[in-house]
Amino acid sequence: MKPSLPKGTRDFGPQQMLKRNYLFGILRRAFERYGYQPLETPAMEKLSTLTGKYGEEGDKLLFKILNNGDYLAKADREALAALDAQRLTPSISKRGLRYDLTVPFARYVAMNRHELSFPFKRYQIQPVWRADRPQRGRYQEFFQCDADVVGSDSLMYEAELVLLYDTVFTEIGLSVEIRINNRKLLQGLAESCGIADRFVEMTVAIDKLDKIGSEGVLEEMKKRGIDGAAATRVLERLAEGKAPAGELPKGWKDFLRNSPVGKKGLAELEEVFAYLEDRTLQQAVVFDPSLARGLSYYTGCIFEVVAVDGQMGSLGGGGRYDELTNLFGLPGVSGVGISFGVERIYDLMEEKGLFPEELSGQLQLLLIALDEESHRHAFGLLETLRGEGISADLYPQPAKLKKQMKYANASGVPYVLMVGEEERVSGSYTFKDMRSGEQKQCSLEQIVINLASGPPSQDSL
RNA sequence: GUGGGCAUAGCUCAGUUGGUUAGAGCGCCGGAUUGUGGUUCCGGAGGUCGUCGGUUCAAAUCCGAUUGUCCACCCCA
Repeated sequence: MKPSLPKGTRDFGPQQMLKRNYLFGILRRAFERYGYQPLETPAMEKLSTLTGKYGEEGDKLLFKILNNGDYLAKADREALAALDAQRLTPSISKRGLRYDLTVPFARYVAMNRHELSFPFKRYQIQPVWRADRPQRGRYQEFFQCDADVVGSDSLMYEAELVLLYDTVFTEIGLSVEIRINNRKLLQGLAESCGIADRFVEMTVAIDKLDKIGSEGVLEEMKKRGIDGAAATRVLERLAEGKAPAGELPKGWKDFLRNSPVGKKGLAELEEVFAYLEDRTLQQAVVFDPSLARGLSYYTGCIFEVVAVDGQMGSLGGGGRYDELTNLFGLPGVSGVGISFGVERIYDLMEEKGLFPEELSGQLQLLLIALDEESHRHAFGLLETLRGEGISADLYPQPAKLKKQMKYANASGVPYVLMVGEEERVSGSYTFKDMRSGEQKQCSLEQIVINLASGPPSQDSL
Protein backbone atom coordinates (compact mmCIF):
# COMPACT_ATOMS: atom_id res chain seq x y z
CA MET A 1 0.00 0.00 0.00
CA LYS A 2 1.30 3.40 -0.96
CA PRO A 3 0.91 5.77 2.00
CA SER A 4 -0.86 9.01 1.24
CA LEU A 5 -2.84 11.81 2.82
CA PRO A 6 -6.52 12.57 2.43
CA LYS A 7 -7.29 15.35 -0.01
CA GLY A 8 -6.67 18.88 1.19
CA THR A 9 -4.68 17.92 4.30
CA ARG A 10 -1.02 18.34 5.16
CA ASP A 11 1.60 17.09 7.57
CA PHE A 12 3.57 19.81 9.29
CA GLY A 13 7.19 18.70 9.51
CA PRO A 14 9.56 19.90 12.25
CA GLN A 15 10.86 22.84 10.20
CA GLN A 16 7.33 23.97 9.50
CA MET A 17 6.17 23.44 13.06
CA LEU A 18 8.94 25.64 14.46
CA LYS A 19 7.82 28.41 12.12
CA ARG A 20 4.14 27.86 12.83
CA ASN A 21 4.85 27.97 16.54
CA TYR A 22 6.74 31.22 16.07
CA LEU A 23 3.73 32.75 14.30
CA PHE A 24 1.20 31.32 16.74
CA GLY A 25 3.38 32.52 19.61
CA ILE A 26 3.25 36.11 18.36
CA LEU A 27 -0.52 35.86 18.08
CA ARG A 28 -0.96 34.21 21.47
CA ARG A 29 1.17 36.79 23.27
CA ALA A 30 -0.60 39.68 21.53
CA PHE A 31 -4.02 38.29 22.43
CA GLU A 32 -3.05 37.86 26.04
CA ARG A 33 -1.61 41.38 26.23
CA TYR A 34 -4.94 42.68 25.00
CA GLY A 35 -6.81 40.72 27.65
CA TYR A 36 -8.17 37.85 25.57
CA GLN A 37 -8.39 34.47 27.30
CA PRO A 38 -7.59 31.12 25.72
CA LEU A 39 -10.41 28.76 24.78
CA GLU A 40 -10.53 25.40 23.03
CA THR A 41 -13.61 23.49 21.90
CA PRO A 42 -13.97 19.95 20.52
CA ALA A 43 -13.15 19.11 16.93
CA MET A 44 -16.63 17.66 16.57
CA GLU A 45 -19.90 19.31 17.40
CA LYS A 46 -23.45 18.10 17.17
CA LEU A 47 -24.76 18.54 13.68
CA SER A 48 -27.68 20.46 15.18
CA THR A 49 -25.17 23.05 16.44
CA LEU A 50 -23.55 23.45 13.06
CA THR A 51 -26.24 23.15 10.43
CA GLY A 52 -28.12 26.22 9.31
CA LYS A 53 -25.46 28.63 10.54
CA TYR A 54 -23.49 29.07 7.34
CA GLY A 55 -26.23 29.21 4.77
CA GLU A 56 -27.03 26.56 2.21
CA GLU A 57 -23.54 26.66 0.68
CA GLY A 58 -21.87 26.24 4.05
CA ASP A 59 -24.03 23.28 5.06
CA LYS A 60 -22.88 21.44 1.96
CA LEU A 61 -19.27 21.90 3.05
CA LEU A 62 -19.75 20.40 6.51
CA PHE A 63 -17.87 17.16 7.18
CA LYS A 64 -20.32 14.72 8.74
CA ILE A 65 -19.35 11.86 11.00
CA LEU A 66 -21.05 8.53 10.48
CA ASN A 67 -22.80 7.22 13.61
CA ASN A 68 -21.04 4.36 15.39
CA GLY A 69 -22.20 0.77 15.33
CA ASP A 70 -24.83 -0.45 12.96
CA TYR A 71 -25.69 2.96 11.64
CA LEU A 72 -27.88 1.60 8.89
CA ALA A 73 -30.28 0.00 11.37
CA LYS A 74 -31.73 3.40 12.20
CA ALA A 75 -31.40 4.84 8.72
CA ASP A 76 -34.35 6.54 7.13
CA ARG A 77 -35.40 3.71 4.80
CA GLU A 78 -37.47 5.87 2.54
CA ALA A 79 -34.66 8.36 2.01
CA LEU A 80 -32.24 5.48 1.49
CA ALA A 81 -34.48 3.86 -1.10
CA ALA A 82 -35.01 7.19 -2.82
CA LEU A 83 -31.21 7.80 -2.81
CA ASP A 84 -31.94 11.16 -1.16
CA ALA A 85 -28.66 11.89 0.61
CA GLN A 86 -29.83 15.12 2.16
CA ARG A 87 -32.82 13.48 3.82
CA LEU A 88 -30.85 10.38 4.78
CA THR A 89 -28.04 12.26 6.54
CA PRO A 90 -29.81 13.15 9.83
CA SER A 91 -30.68 9.49 10.39
CA ILE A 92 -27.12 8.19 10.02
CA SER A 93 -25.03 11.11 11.29
CA LYS A 94 -25.52 13.23 14.37
CA ARG A 95 -22.07 14.83 14.60
CA GLY A 96 -19.84 16.86 12.33
CA LEU A 97 -16.44 18.52 12.31
CA ARG A 98 -16.48 22.20 13.16
CA TYR A 99 -16.60 24.54 10.18
CA ASP A 100 -15.28 27.61 11.98
CA LEU A 101 -14.52 28.78 15.52
CA THR A 102 -17.22 31.41 15.84
CA VAL A 103 -20.26 29.15 15.98
CA PRO A 104 -18.73 26.78 18.56
CA PHE A 105 -17.79 29.89 20.53
CA ALA A 106 -21.37 31.16 20.40
CA ARG A 107 -22.53 27.72 21.59
CA TYR A 108 -19.99 27.89 24.44
CA VAL A 109 -21.14 31.35 25.50
CA ALA A 110 -24.79 30.33 25.43
CA MET A 111 -24.07 27.18 27.48
CA ASN A 112 -21.94 28.98 30.06
CA ARG A 113 -23.86 32.25 30.26
CA HIS A 114 -24.23 31.99 34.06
CA GLU A 115 -20.54 31.37 34.77
CA LEU A 116 -19.11 33.95 32.38
CA SER A 117 -18.77 37.58 33.31
CA PHE A 118 -19.36 39.95 30.45
CA PRO A 119 -17.74 41.38 28.48
CA PHE A 120 -16.04 38.05 27.83
CA LYS A 121 -12.94 38.11 25.64
CA ARG A 122 -11.51 34.92 24.22
CA TYR A 123 -9.03 33.80 21.61
CA GLN A 124 -8.90 30.43 19.95
CA ILE A 125 -6.34 28.83 17.62
CA GLN A 126 -7.58 25.48 16.33
CA PRO A 127 -8.11 23.59 13.10
CA VAL A 128 -11.40 23.67 11.24
CA TRP A 129 -12.62 21.46 8.39
CA ARG A 130 -14.40 22.24 5.16
CA ALA A 131 -15.29 19.82 2.36
CA ASP A 132 -14.28 22.44 -0.16
CA ARG A 133 -12.33 21.77 -3.32
CA PRO A 134 -8.70 22.50 -2.43
CA GLN A 135 -6.67 25.18 -4.20
CA ARG A 136 -3.51 27.09 -3.41
CA GLY A 137 -3.90 28.44 0.10
CA ARG A 138 -7.18 26.56 0.54
CA TYR A 139 -7.31 23.31 2.40
CA GLN A 140 -9.90 20.94 3.80
CA GLU A 141 -8.20 21.10 7.18
CA PHE A 142 -6.76 24.45 8.19
CA PHE A 143 -6.19 26.52 11.29
CA GLN A 144 -8.24 29.47 12.25
CA CYS A 145 -7.20 32.01 14.77
CA ASP A 146 -9.94 34.16 16.25
CA ALA A 147 -10.25 36.85 18.89
CA ASP A 148 -13.77 37.83 19.95
CA VAL A 149 -15.42 39.82 22.67
CA VAL A 150 -19.07 39.25 23.55
CA GLY A 151 -21.43 40.96 25.94
CA SER A 152 -20.70 44.58 25.14
CA ASP A 153 -21.75 46.84 22.31
CA SER A 154 -19.04 49.40 23.06
CA LEU A 155 -17.36 50.57 19.89
CA MET A 156 -14.15 50.74 21.88
CA TYR A 157 -13.72 47.08 20.95
CA GLU A 158 -13.88 47.75 17.22
CA ALA A 159 -11.02 50.20 17.73
CA GLU A 160 -9.17 47.74 19.98
CA LEU A 161 -9.38 45.01 17.37
CA VAL A 162 -7.97 47.36 14.74
CA LEU A 163 -5.07 48.04 17.11
CA LEU A 164 -4.66 44.30 17.61
CA TYR A 165 -4.43 43.77 13.86
CA ASP A 166 -1.95 46.64 13.69
CA THR A 167 0.20 45.21 16.48
CA VAL A 168 0.32 41.69 15.13
CA PHE A 169 1.04 42.49 11.50
CA THR A 170 3.68 45.00 12.51
CA GLU A 171 5.39 42.47 14.76
CA ILE A 172 5.33 39.87 12.00
CA GLY A 173 6.83 42.37 9.57
CA LEU A 174 4.06 42.45 6.97
CA SER A 175 2.68 45.64 5.43
CA VAL A 176 -1.09 45.45 5.23
CA GLU A 177 -4.11 47.57 4.64
CA ILE A 178 -6.82 47.28 7.30
CA ARG A 179 -10.16 48.02 5.69
CA ILE A 180 -13.21 49.04 7.65
CA ASN A 181 -16.82 49.40 6.67
CA ASN A 182 -20.20 49.07 8.33
CA ARG A 183 -23.08 46.85 7.30
CA LYS A 184 -25.56 49.48 8.42
CA LEU A 185 -23.99 51.94 6.02
CA LEU A 186 -24.43 49.36 3.27
CA GLN A 187 -28.04 48.87 4.30
CA GLY A 188 -28.45 52.62 4.03
CA LEU A 189 -26.88 52.47 0.58
CA ALA A 190 -29.38 49.82 -0.51
CA GLU A 191 -32.29 51.76 0.97
CA SER A 192 -31.27 55.03 -0.62
CA CYS A 193 -31.05 53.30 -3.99
CA GLY A 194 -34.44 51.69 -3.49
CA ILE A 195 -33.17 48.12 -3.36
CA ALA A 196 -33.49 47.33 0.36
CA ASP A 197 -35.02 43.99 -0.62
CA ARG A 198 -31.90 43.09 -2.62
CA PHE A 199 -29.43 43.95 0.15
CA VAL A 200 -27.65 40.60 0.23
CA GLU A 201 -27.35 40.44 -3.57
CA MET A 202 -25.93 43.96 -3.58
CA THR A 203 -23.30 43.17 -0.94
CA VAL A 204 -22.18 40.00 -2.70
CA ALA A 205 -21.73 41.98 -5.91
CA ILE A 206 -19.94 45.06 -4.58
CA ASP A 207 -17.58 42.93 -2.53
CA LYS A 208 -16.01 41.97 -5.86
CA LEU A 209 -15.31 45.56 -6.93
CA ASP A 210 -11.57 45.15 -6.41
CA LYS A 211 -11.51 42.03 -8.52
CA ILE A 212 -13.89 42.60 -11.42
CA GLY A 213 -14.18 46.40 -11.62
CA SER A 214 -17.32 48.50 -11.76
CA GLU A 215 -18.59 47.12 -15.08
CA GLY A 216 -18.29 43.63 -13.67
CA VAL A 217 -20.15 44.63 -10.53
CA LEU A 218 -22.88 46.24 -12.60
CA GLU A 219 -23.32 43.00 -14.55
CA GLU A 220 -23.26 40.98 -11.35
CA MET A 221 -25.99 43.12 -9.79
CA LYS A 222 -28.19 42.92 -12.86
CA LYS A 223 -27.68 39.18 -12.96
CA ARG A 224 -28.83 39.02 -9.36
CA GLY A 225 -32.07 40.80 -10.12
CA ILE A 226 -31.15 44.37 -9.30
CA ASP A 227 -32.61 47.09 -11.50
CA GLY A 228 -30.00 48.65 -13.76
CA ALA A 229 -30.69 52.25 -12.74
CA ALA A 230 -30.45 51.37 -9.03
CA ALA A 231 -27.24 49.42 -9.66
CA THR A 232 -25.78 52.44 -11.42
CA ARG A 233 -26.67 54.65 -8.44
CA VAL A 234 -24.91 52.21 -6.12
CA LEU A 235 -21.78 52.35 -8.25
CA GLU A 236 -21.90 56.15 -8.48
CA ARG A 237 -21.86 56.32 -4.71
CA LEU A 238 -18.99 53.85 -4.48
CA ALA A 239 -17.02 55.79 -7.07
CA GLU A 240 -15.82 58.14 -4.35
CA GLY A 241 -13.85 55.11 -3.24
CA LYS A 242 -11.70 54.47 -0.22
CA ALA A 243 -10.60 57.09 2.25
CA PRO A 244 -8.05 57.14 5.05
CA ALA A 245 -9.69 56.34 8.39
CA GLY A 246 -10.94 59.47 10.08
CA GLU A 247 -11.63 61.28 6.82
CA LEU A 248 -15.07 59.95 6.00
CA PRO A 249 -16.05 61.40 2.66
CA LYS A 250 -18.67 64.14 3.07
CA GLY A 251 -20.80 62.75 0.28
CA TRP A 252 -22.02 59.88 2.40
CA LYS A 253 -23.74 62.03 5.02
CA ASP A 254 -25.79 63.80 2.42
CA PHE A 255 -26.52 60.61 0.51
CA LEU A 256 -27.82 58.80 3.58
CA ARG A 257 -29.87 61.69 5.04
CA ASN A 258 -33.14 59.78 4.56
CA SER A 259 -31.88 56.47 5.90
CA PRO A 260 -31.84 56.18 9.71
CA VAL A 261 -29.94 52.89 9.58
CA GLY A 262 -27.41 54.34 7.16
CA LYS A 263 -26.85 57.34 9.42
CA LYS A 264 -26.37 54.97 12.36
CA GLY A 265 -23.71 53.12 10.42
CA LEU A 266 -21.95 56.35 9.62
CA ALA A 267 -22.09 57.44 13.26
CA GLU A 268 -20.62 54.10 14.37
CA LEU A 269 -17.73 54.47 11.98
CA GLU A 270 -17.11 58.01 13.18
CA GLU A 271 -16.97 56.81 16.76
CA VAL A 272 -14.51 54.03 15.95
CA PHE A 273 -12.34 56.52 14.08
CA ALA A 274 -12.54 58.89 17.05
CA TYR A 275 -11.13 56.13 19.28
CA LEU A 276 -8.34 55.60 16.78
CA GLU A 277 -7.61 59.28 16.23
CA ASP A 278 -4.54 59.79 18.41
CA ARG A 279 -3.32 56.24 18.41
CA THR A 280 -0.06 55.37 16.75
CA LEU A 281 -0.69 52.94 13.92
CA GLN A 282 2.01 51.38 11.78
CA GLN A 283 -0.35 49.96 9.18
CA ALA A 284 -2.71 51.71 6.79
CA VAL A 285 -6.30 51.87 8.03
CA VAL A 286 -8.88 52.85 5.47
CA PHE A 287 -12.60 53.25 5.12
CA ASP A 288 -13.65 51.07 2.20
CA PRO A 289 -17.35 51.32 1.30
CA SER A 290 -17.11 48.39 -1.12
CA LEU A 291 -16.07 46.03 1.63
CA ALA A 292 -19.06 43.80 2.33
CA ARG A 293 -17.95 40.32 3.50
CA GLY A 294 -20.03 37.33 2.66
CA LEU A 295 -21.00 36.06 6.07
CA SER A 296 -24.53 37.17 6.71
CA TYR A 297 -24.34 37.31 10.48
CA TYR A 298 -22.45 40.60 10.62
CA THR A 299 -24.60 43.55 11.66
CA GLY A 300 -22.24 46.48 12.32
CA CYS A 301 -18.63 47.32 11.60
CA ILE A 302 -16.78 44.89 9.37
CA PHE A 303 -13.04 44.49 8.83
CA GLU A 304 -10.73 43.00 6.29
CA VAL A 305 -6.96 42.87 6.04
CA VAL A 306 -5.08 42.53 2.76
CA ALA A 307 -1.37 42.56 2.03
CA VAL A 308 -0.30 45.86 0.52
CA ASP A 309 1.50 44.34 -2.46
CA GLY A 310 0.17 40.82 -2.68
CA GLN A 311 -2.36 38.93 -4.73
CA MET A 312 -2.73 36.65 -1.74
CA GLY A 313 -6.31 37.63 -0.99
CA SER A 314 -7.65 38.33 2.45
CA LEU A 315 -5.30 37.81 5.40
CA GLY A 316 -8.05 38.26 7.94
CA GLY A 317 -11.46 39.63 8.56
CA GLY A 318 -14.17 40.08 11.09
CA GLY A 319 -16.93 42.26 12.32
CA ARG A 320 -19.73 42.81 14.78
CA TYR A 321 -22.58 40.35 15.09
CA ASP A 322 -25.55 41.15 17.29
CA GLU A 323 -27.58 38.00 16.96
CA LEU A 324 -25.27 35.01 16.81
CA THR A 325 -26.01 33.70 20.31
CA ASN A 326 -29.75 34.14 19.64
CA LEU A 327 -29.53 30.93 17.68
CA PHE A 328 -28.61 29.17 20.91
CA GLY A 329 -31.32 30.83 22.96
CA LEU A 330 -29.29 33.71 24.30
CA PRO A 331 -30.60 36.99 22.89
CA GLY A 332 -29.23 40.45 23.46
CA VAL A 333 -25.55 39.54 23.55
CA SER A 334 -23.62 41.59 21.04
CA GLY A 335 -20.24 40.39 19.90
CA VAL A 336 -17.39 41.58 17.75
CA GLY A 337 -14.39 39.60 16.60
CA ILE A 338 -11.62 39.20 14.11
CA SER A 339 -9.93 36.27 12.47
CA PHE A 340 -6.36 35.88 11.28
CA GLY A 341 -5.88 33.82 8.13
CA VAL A 342 -2.85 32.10 9.57
CA GLU A 343 -2.30 29.73 6.65
CA ARG A 344 -2.03 32.60 4.19
CA ILE A 345 -0.05 34.75 6.61
CA TYR A 346 2.37 31.84 6.96
CA ASP A 347 2.70 31.46 3.18
CA LEU A 348 3.32 35.17 2.78
CA MET A 349 5.92 35.23 5.57
CA GLU A 350 7.67 32.31 3.90
CA GLU A 351 7.58 34.09 0.55
CA LYS A 352 9.08 37.24 2.05
CA GLY A 353 11.55 35.46 4.33
CA LEU A 354 10.13 36.93 7.51
CA PHE A 355 10.90 34.00 9.79
CA PRO A 356 13.97 34.45 11.98
CA GLU A 357 16.94 32.23 11.28
CA GLU A 358 16.93 30.84 14.80
CA LEU A 359 13.60 29.64 16.09
CA SER A 360 12.93 28.68 19.66
CA GLY A 361 12.43 24.97 20.11
CA GLN A 362 15.16 24.19 17.61
CA LEU A 363 18.16 22.08 18.59
CA GLN A 364 20.97 24.48 19.54
CA LEU A 365 23.97 22.25 19.99
CA LEU A 366 25.01 18.87 18.61
CA LEU A 367 27.79 16.98 20.35
CA ILE A 368 30.10 14.89 18.22
CA ALA A 369 32.39 12.30 19.75
CA LEU A 370 35.43 10.76 18.12
CA ASP A 371 35.97 7.59 20.13
CA GLU A 372 34.09 5.34 22.52
CA GLU A 373 35.40 6.91 25.69
CA SER A 374 34.74 10.45 24.43
CA HIS A 375 31.24 9.34 23.45
CA ARG A 376 30.46 8.33 27.02
CA HIS A 377 32.07 11.53 28.27
CA ALA A 378 29.92 13.58 25.88
CA PHE A 379 26.84 11.69 27.04
CA GLY A 380 27.64 13.02 30.51
CA LEU A 381 28.05 16.57 29.21
CA LEU A 382 24.47 16.47 27.90
CA GLU A 383 23.18 16.31 31.46
CA THR A 384 24.86 19.61 32.36
CA LEU A 385 23.89 21.35 29.14
CA ARG A 386 20.28 20.23 29.29
CA GLY A 387 20.16 21.12 32.96
CA GLU A 388 21.04 24.66 31.97
CA GLY A 389 18.09 24.75 29.60
CA ILE A 390 20.15 24.30 26.47
CA SER A 391 18.68 22.13 23.74
CA ALA A 392 21.49 19.66 23.12
CA ASP A 393 21.89 16.27 21.50
CA LEU A 394 24.65 13.72 20.88
CA TYR A 395 25.26 11.73 17.69
CA PRO A 396 24.54 8.11 18.63
CA GLN A 397 27.95 6.67 17.76
CA PRO A 398 31.49 7.97 17.52
CA ALA A 399 31.25 7.64 13.75
CA LYS A 400 33.53 9.24 11.22
CA LEU A 401 33.77 12.96 11.81
CA LYS A 402 32.77 13.66 8.25
CA LYS A 403 29.59 11.66 8.64
CA GLN A 404 28.69 13.37 11.88
CA MET A 405 29.40 16.82 10.47
CA LYS A 406 27.27 16.04 7.49
CA TYR A 407 24.41 15.09 9.77
CA ALA A 408 24.89 18.31 11.74
CA ASN A 409 24.81 20.33 8.56
CA ALA A 410 21.72 18.62 7.22
CA SER A 411 19.83 18.96 10.50
CA GLY A 412 20.48 22.69 10.53
CA VAL A 413 21.84 22.82 14.08
CA PRO A 414 23.66 26.14 14.53
CA TYR A 415 26.46 24.90 16.82
CA VAL A 416 28.52 21.74 17.10
CA LEU A 417 30.72 20.64 19.97
CA MET A 418 33.51 18.20 19.14
CA VAL A 419 34.75 15.86 21.82
CA GLY A 420 37.87 13.83 21.19
CA GLU A 421 40.68 12.62 23.35
CA GLU A 422 42.38 16.04 23.53
CA GLU A 423 39.14 17.77 24.56
CA ARG A 424 38.27 15.09 27.07
CA VAL A 425 41.52 15.37 28.98
CA SER A 426 41.86 19.18 28.78
CA GLY A 427 38.22 20.02 29.42
CA SER A 428 38.46 22.52 26.60
CA TYR A 429 36.12 21.53 23.81
CA THR A 430 36.03 22.47 20.15
CA PHE A 431 32.99 24.68 19.70
CA LYS A 432 32.01 25.38 16.12
CA ASP A 433 29.59 27.85 14.56
CA MET A 434 28.16 26.02 11.59
CA ARG A 435 27.09 29.16 9.76
CA SER A 436 30.40 30.97 9.79
CA GLY A 437 32.56 27.89 10.03
CA GLU A 438 34.54 29.50 12.84
CA GLN A 439 35.55 27.37 15.77
CA LYS A 440 37.41 27.84 19.04
CA GLN A 441 38.27 26.00 22.22
CA CYS A 442 35.79 26.60 25.05
CA SER A 443 35.21 25.31 28.55
CA LEU A 444 31.78 23.92 29.33
CA GLU A 445 31.03 27.05 31.38
CA GLN A 446 31.78 29.32 28.45
CA ILE A 447 29.54 27.26 26.21
CA VAL A 448 26.70 27.46 28.71
CA ILE A 449 27.11 31.25 28.88
CA ASN A 450 27.10 31.44 25.10
CA LEU A 451 23.94 29.42 24.66
CA ALA A 452 21.94 29.71 27.86
CA SER A 453 19.78 32.69 26.86
CA GLY A 454 17.54 30.89 24.42
CA PRO A 455 18.27 30.88 20.71
CA PRO A 456 21.79 32.20 20.16
CA SER A 457 22.13 35.63 18.65
CA GLN A 458 24.22 36.31 15.56
CA ASP A 459 27.24 37.59 17.43
CA SER A 460 27.53 35.11 20.26
CA LEU A 461 30.79 33.79 18.96
C1' G B 1 -20.94 21.89 -6.75
C1' U B 2 -19.45 23.61 -12.41
C1' G B 3 -15.53 23.90 -16.20
C1' G B 4 -10.37 23.11 -17.68
C1' G B 5 -4.84 21.70 -17.34
C1' C B 6 -1.35 18.25 -15.45
C1' A B 7 0.44 13.19 -13.49
C1' U B 8 7.70 10.06 -15.95
C1' A B 9 13.74 8.81 -10.30
C1' G B 10 13.43 11.61 -3.47
C1' C B 11 12.60 16.91 -6.05
C1' U B 12 12.11 19.98 -10.74
C1' C B 13 11.34 18.45 -15.46
C1' A B 14 12.91 16.43 -20.93
C1' G B 15 11.17 12.25 -23.83
C1' U B 16 10.29 13.16 -31.80
C1' U B 17 4.58 10.75 -36.51
C1' G B 18 3.39 4.82 -31.17
C1' G B 19 9.23 1.30 -32.49
C1' U B 20 15.33 -1.92 -29.13
C1' U B 21 18.02 -1.08 -22.81
C1' A B 22 13.15 5.76 -20.60
C1' G B 23 17.09 10.64 -19.89
C1' A B 24 19.01 15.50 -17.50
C1' G B 25 19.80 18.80 -13.40
C1' C B 26 19.47 18.91 -8.28
C1' G B 27 19.35 15.62 -4.10
C1' C B 28 21.05 10.74 -2.05
C1' C B 29 25.17 6.95 -1.16
C1' G B 30 30.55 5.95 -1.61
C1' G B 31 35.56 7.70 -2.61
C1' A B 32 39.44 11.71 -3.26
C1' U B 33 40.21 13.64 2.64
C1' U B 34 41.35 7.76 9.20
C1' G B 35 39.84 15.23 13.62
C1' U B 36 35.75 18.99 10.03
C1' G B 37 29.88 19.93 7.07
C1' G B 38 28.34 23.55 3.49
C1' U B 39 32.60 24.49 -2.23
C1' U B 40 35.43 21.09 -6.03
C1' C B 41 36.59 16.35 -8.60
C1' C B 42 35.59 10.95 -9.49
C1' G B 43 32.31 6.80 -9.05
C1' G B 44 27.46 4.52 -7.78
C1' A B 45 22.42 3.39 -6.51
C1' G B 46 17.56 4.73 -7.68
C1' G B 47 11.71 4.29 -12.27
C1' U B 48 5.42 -1.31 -12.51
C1' C B 49 6.13 6.12 -16.75
C1' G B 50 -0.46 7.64 -10.81
C1' U B 51 -3.99 3.22 -11.09
C1' C B 52 -7.29 -0.08 -13.89
C1' G B 53 -9.02 -1.39 -18.58
C1' G B 54 -9.02 -0.89 -24.11
C1' U B 55 -6.80 -0.22 -29.31
C1' U B 56 -2.17 -2.25 -31.66
C1' C B 57 2.65 -6.90 -34.01
C1' A B 58 4.32 -2.98 -30.52
C1' A B 59 1.93 2.12 -25.65
C1' A B 60 5.37 6.75 -21.19
C1' U B 61 3.16 8.24 -26.11
C1' C B 62 -3.59 6.88 -28.68
C1' C B 63 -8.75 6.00 -26.25
C1' G B 64 -11.96 5.27 -21.75
C1' A B 65 -12.57 5.13 -16.60
C1' U B 66 -10.61 6.20 -11.83
C1' U B 67 -7.60 8.64 -8.14
C1' G B 68 -4.49 12.64 -6.99
C1' U B 69 -2.96 17.57 -7.98
C1' C B 70 -3.18 22.55 -9.93
C1' C B 71 -6.16 26.60 -12.17
C1' A B 72 -10.79 29.44 -13.06
C1' C B 73 -15.82 29.86 -11.13
C1' C B 74 -19.17 29.18 -6.63
C1' C B 75 -17.83 30.14 -1.84
C1' C B 76 -14.26 31.38 1.45
C1' A B 77 -9.38 31.70 5.20
